[in-house]
Amino acid sequence: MSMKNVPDIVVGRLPLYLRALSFLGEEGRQVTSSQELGQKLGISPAQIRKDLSHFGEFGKQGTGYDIKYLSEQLRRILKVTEEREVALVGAGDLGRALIHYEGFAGKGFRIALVFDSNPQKIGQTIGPFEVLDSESIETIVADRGIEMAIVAVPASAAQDVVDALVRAGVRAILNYAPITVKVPAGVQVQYIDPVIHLQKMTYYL
Amino acid sequence: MSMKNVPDIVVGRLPLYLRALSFLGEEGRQVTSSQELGQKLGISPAQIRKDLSHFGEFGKQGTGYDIKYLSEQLRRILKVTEEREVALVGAGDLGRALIHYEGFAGKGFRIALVFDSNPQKIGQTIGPFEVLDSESIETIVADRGIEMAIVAVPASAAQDVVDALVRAGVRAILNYAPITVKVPAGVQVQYIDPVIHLQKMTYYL
DNA sequence: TATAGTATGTTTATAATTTCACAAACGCGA
DNA sequence: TCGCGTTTGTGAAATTATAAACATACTATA
Repeated sequence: MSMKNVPDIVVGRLPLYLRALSFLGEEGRQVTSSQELGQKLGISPAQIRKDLSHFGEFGKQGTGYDIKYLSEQLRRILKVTEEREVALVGAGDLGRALIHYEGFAGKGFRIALVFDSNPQKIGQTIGPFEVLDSESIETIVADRGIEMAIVAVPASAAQDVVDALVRAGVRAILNYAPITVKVPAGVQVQYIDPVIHLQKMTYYL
Repeated sequence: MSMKNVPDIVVGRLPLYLRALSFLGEEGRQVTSSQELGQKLGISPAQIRKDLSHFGEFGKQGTGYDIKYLSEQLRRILKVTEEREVALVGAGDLGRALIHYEGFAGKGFRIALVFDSNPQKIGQTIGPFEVLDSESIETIVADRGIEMAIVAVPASAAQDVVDALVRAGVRAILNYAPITVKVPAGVQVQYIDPVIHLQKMTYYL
């Protein structure tokens, strides 16, 4: 239960555990086991136990894990106990879909600001948001102390947007643009590109 | 250059290499090196060379890689030389965004059919598509011989949709629903869930 | 209270992945 | 043509990740 130097790959699985636990909890279940979780996720029970052991002891021998308790602990470890404000850049089709997406609720995130650079979109209202000028990212995001952002702009604009976000103090970026962006050390980037995922699969067809 | 038993993790990086090469090509570049590619992708040059070595010899010592040639080879290896028809299930906000997304063009994929189960949406026209009844997935997808699908429906409907797709002969599924689905051996699933990606990052904040 | 059945947390072993290091080969300029 | 700087492809070494195995602890039941 070191809590220090936990491998990235382990941290990366914790959200999956949390998601599976949420489902079990919604089904009214109280207790589960590494075996059941593993089966649901396609991960070996031993691996789940080992992953969790990096952070402490959460189960009870002979019984398993209390779903509510383990969920709380994972939320604490992942620091998603409170909802964080996230800035969204890009009010195109994807941006709109993200604005209307209900899956963020209760998972630790809430879109708080929406930016776009298209003069036709600036000032428009989308859902509960007024679209702000991307030029103001640096000031507004910094003022609000927002440290996470979602980038949903074309690849050609992504690096500039990321640069502005970084200057605004953002330290974690989810990038939907199909391009690897440069960020200074200490800023994290995750990528979502459907083409990459699809191409990974065609190899096996 | 075995071509057999290439690790999954290696196959998973090939699309990234291809994407980076495409950008370089669009910039008018003719030649690159494992070092340059690695720098752009945040991957070590040695790893890139080793990954490629599973499939053959594509570079020239002292020079590097011909961008056009290596791109062609990667497309061949990944089997994305022709455009494949992809069925999209779910005509909500996300489905609409995917329909209008221009990033599939030239990358090996083309959305060919759109399904939804909402009677209000069935028959509607979205872009070039008439929305078809999800009930007909099994027959229509099978008839067209489509073997890839994108699932963009709520979590509660995802497993049923996946089951129908599998019965229709689909062997590769990109799942946007935030739930791990069960599929028979031989059917691949890739997941895209922004919450998972965001939660991976908050740990480090 | 004793016993059988479970499931954890951890240690040990196995497997996979990444990095290193270097010979071989190419291009270019003198 | 020779030599220098460069870059590949690859086997060996180092690192990291996964799986197996097991002692311990808990529940339930008789």
